[in-house]
Amino acid sequence: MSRRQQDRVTIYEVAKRSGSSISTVSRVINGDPAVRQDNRERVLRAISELGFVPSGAARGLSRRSTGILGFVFLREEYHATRPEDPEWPGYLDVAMRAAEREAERSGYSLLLSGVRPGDEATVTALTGRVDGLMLMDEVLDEEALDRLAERFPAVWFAGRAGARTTVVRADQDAGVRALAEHLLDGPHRFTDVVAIVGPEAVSDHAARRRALEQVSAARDVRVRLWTVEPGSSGAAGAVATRLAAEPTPEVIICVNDEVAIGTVTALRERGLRVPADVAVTGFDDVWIARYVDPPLTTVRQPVTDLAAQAVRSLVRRLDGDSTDGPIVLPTQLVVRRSCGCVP
Amino acid sequence: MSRRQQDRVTIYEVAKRSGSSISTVSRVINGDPAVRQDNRERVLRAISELGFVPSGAARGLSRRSTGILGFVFLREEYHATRPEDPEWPGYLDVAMRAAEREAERSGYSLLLSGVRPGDEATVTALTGRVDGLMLMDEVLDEEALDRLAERFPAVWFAGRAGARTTVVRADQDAGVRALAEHLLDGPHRFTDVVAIVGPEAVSDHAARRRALEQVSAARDVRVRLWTVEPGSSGAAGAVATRLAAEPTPEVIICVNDEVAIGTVTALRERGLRVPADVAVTGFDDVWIARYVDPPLTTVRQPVTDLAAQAVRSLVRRLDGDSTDGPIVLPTQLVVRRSCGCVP
DNA sequence: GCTTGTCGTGAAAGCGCTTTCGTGTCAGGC
DNA sequence: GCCTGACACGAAAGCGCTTTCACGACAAGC
Repeated sequence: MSRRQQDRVTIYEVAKRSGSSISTVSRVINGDPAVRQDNRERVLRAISELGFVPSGAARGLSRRSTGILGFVFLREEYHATRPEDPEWPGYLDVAMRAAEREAERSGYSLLLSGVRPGDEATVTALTGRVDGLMLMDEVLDEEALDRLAERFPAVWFAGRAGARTTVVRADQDAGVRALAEHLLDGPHRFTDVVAIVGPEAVSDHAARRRALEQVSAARDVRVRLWTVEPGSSGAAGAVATRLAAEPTPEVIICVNDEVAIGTVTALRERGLRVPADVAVTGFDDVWIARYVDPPLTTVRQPVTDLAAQAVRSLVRRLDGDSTDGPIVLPTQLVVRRSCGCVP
Repeated sequence: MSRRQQDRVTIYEVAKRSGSSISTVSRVINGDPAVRQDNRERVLRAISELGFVPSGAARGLSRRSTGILGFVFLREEYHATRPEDPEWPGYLDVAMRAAEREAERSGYSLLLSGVRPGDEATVTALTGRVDGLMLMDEVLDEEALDRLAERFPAVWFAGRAGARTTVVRADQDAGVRALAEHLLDGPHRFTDVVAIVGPEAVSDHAARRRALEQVSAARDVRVRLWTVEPGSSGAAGAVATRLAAEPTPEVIICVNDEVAIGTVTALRERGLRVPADVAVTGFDDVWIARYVDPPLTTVRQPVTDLAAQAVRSLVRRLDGDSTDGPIVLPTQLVVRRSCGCVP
C-alpha cells in the first residue's frame, strides 16, 4: 500500500507564498468575485509558481461531492473463444464515449467500472466514490437496482420498460415492428423466418423478441427462435450448427449486427448467398453495418443520444430536480442490401 | 452547486451502533487482522444494518491516494462530417476497455478524460484527482508530457520512441517493414504504390511512414504520399478526390483499417475492383478487418496487451518501483484478401 | 510476586480543502 | 464628528476517514 502521491503542494503553501490566508486562496480557486483584484493576482501567481493543483479528495470531502459519475457495464470475457480474435468494440463503447462527452459538458468526469452480472457489492462500493451511477443493460437485476436507486442517484440505460428506476432506452418495439413489417409485408413477403435471439434476461433482447412475436402472430407467420450469446464471435459457430440440423429459412432476423455478421459468415460457409438465398438483418446499426458484405439491413438505435440523455437526467437529479420518468428515444429502420429489397 | 450527496452513513454511526470506536471500524473495513473475532462480527453487522459505504473522498484524503487511474485520450469531434454516420469505435475503445480491466485487477478504477490536443490545463487538473495518468497518442506534445511526467506518475501510450516519459508502444517499424516487404517483394512485386498517411504529429503515424520510406527507398520504389485525417469517414471523400486527379496506383497502403475501408469504398465508386484492380492494405487489425469485403490485409497491433502493460507499468511505479524503460510489443502481419495475394 | 512482552482497543491528530462567522476598514449619510 | 453598512478578508470548524501512540489487560517468565 505504498500508493502515495508525491509531496503535493497544498493550499497552505500557496497562502503563505502569496501572503494571504487559505480562505482567500480557496476563493480564488473557486472564482469567488469577493476577492480584490490585486489579491487575486498575487494568489494566481503563487499558484502557478508552485504548480499547485487542488486535491480532489479534500475538495470532495469538504463539498460532499466528487464531481464523478460512475458508468457501470457488464464485463464480457472477450478472450474466451479464440485468442487470436481481436477485441470487439461496439454499442457499449459508443455509449461510453458519448457518456463521457456529455458528463464533461456538465462538469463531471466518468469513472468506468466493469462488473459481473449481479455483483451488487461492487456497485454498492462505487456509491462511495461517485455522485451518481449509470448502469448499462442487465448489470443488476431489477430488484437490486431499485434497492440501489432508492438511496442513490442512478439511471438504468437500456433498462426494462416500466422499471421503478429511471430508465433511458430506445423504442425497441417500434424498431422491431418496422423491420418485421418490412420483411413480412414488403416485396418478399417472407413466411419462413428464423429469429436469432439473445438471452431472455436482457431487457432489450426480451423486448425485441416480444415485438417480433406480436407482429408475426398477427400475420400467422411462425418464427423459429434460435438462441445464441449475442456479440460472441461464437455466433457463427452456433448458427452453423443449427443450419446443418434444420431446414434453411428465407430470412434470418438477428438480435444485433454482430450476430448478423457471424450469421452471414456461417451461411457463406454452407455455400449460401446473402441475400439471394437467405436474407439477413441485424440490429443497432453499428458503424460497420454499412461496410460489411452485404451491407446490413438493420434498426438504428440512437446510442449516442441515449447516453447523453442518461447523463443529463442524472445531472438534473444531482442538481436537485426531481427524478425523471422513463426516457424513450425513437429507433429507425435502415434498409440496405442484406435483406434483398434493394439492389 | 447543489450536487450534494444524500446524508450518508458515516463511520461514526457504525462505531456507535456496534459499541466500538471508529478506529476499530476502520480496521475491520480494511481487513486488519488485529481485531478480535467477536468484535469484527459486531462491526460487520452494524455496517450491513446501516448500509454503510466508506467515503472515497475521506479515504483518499487520509491515504493520500484515490485508487483511481486517469485515462486521457483525444476527443475527436465525430459528428463533424455526416450526422447520420453512426459512431466509430475502434482502437481507442479497445485500449480503454483493456485498461479498465487491468486497472481493476490491480485494485484501481479508471477515470476517463477526453481532451483537445495540447490541453495541458485539463490534464494538469486531473492530476489532483487520480494517482496516475495514462495518456493516449498525442494528447500533449512531448515537452508538456515530460514536464508532467517529471512530477506525476504517467505513461505514454503509443508514444514516440525515445521519449523521456515511459512509453508503451507496438513495434510499428517491424510491422510496416513486414507489410512493405510482402507487397514489394511478394508475389505481386508492386512498384506503383500510394501510401495514405496520417498527420505527421502522431507518433505512430510518423513511425509507420518512416519505416515505409526506408523499405521503399532500399528497393528504389517511389511511394506517393496522400495525407488524410485518419479515422474520419471523410477518408473516402479525400481518396476519391485524389483518385480523380492522379493515375491509379497498383496498391494503396493505408494508415489504418478505417481509412482502408473508406478507400475501398472510394475505389468501388470509381468502378475499380479490390484487389483485382487495386490492392489495399490497412493497419491495426481491428475486429471488422476480417469481415469487410474484401477482408483486409493489415498489421495487427496488440492493443489489449499494450493497454494492460501500460497500466501495470503505472501501478508498479505507484507501488514504489522505479520507472520502467520503454515497453515495445511486437506487431504481426495478417495477410487476407485485400492485397490480392490469397484467393 | 514482580517484571516483561504481547495483544486488542480507543483517543486524537492529521489529511487538504470549503464555508460560516466575525472582525477590521473605509465610504457615505446625518 | 459619529454611526451605519458594505466590503474583504482571516480564524476556525468541520468533512469522514487512517494511523500513530498510549494504555489496560492478561500471559509468560523468573
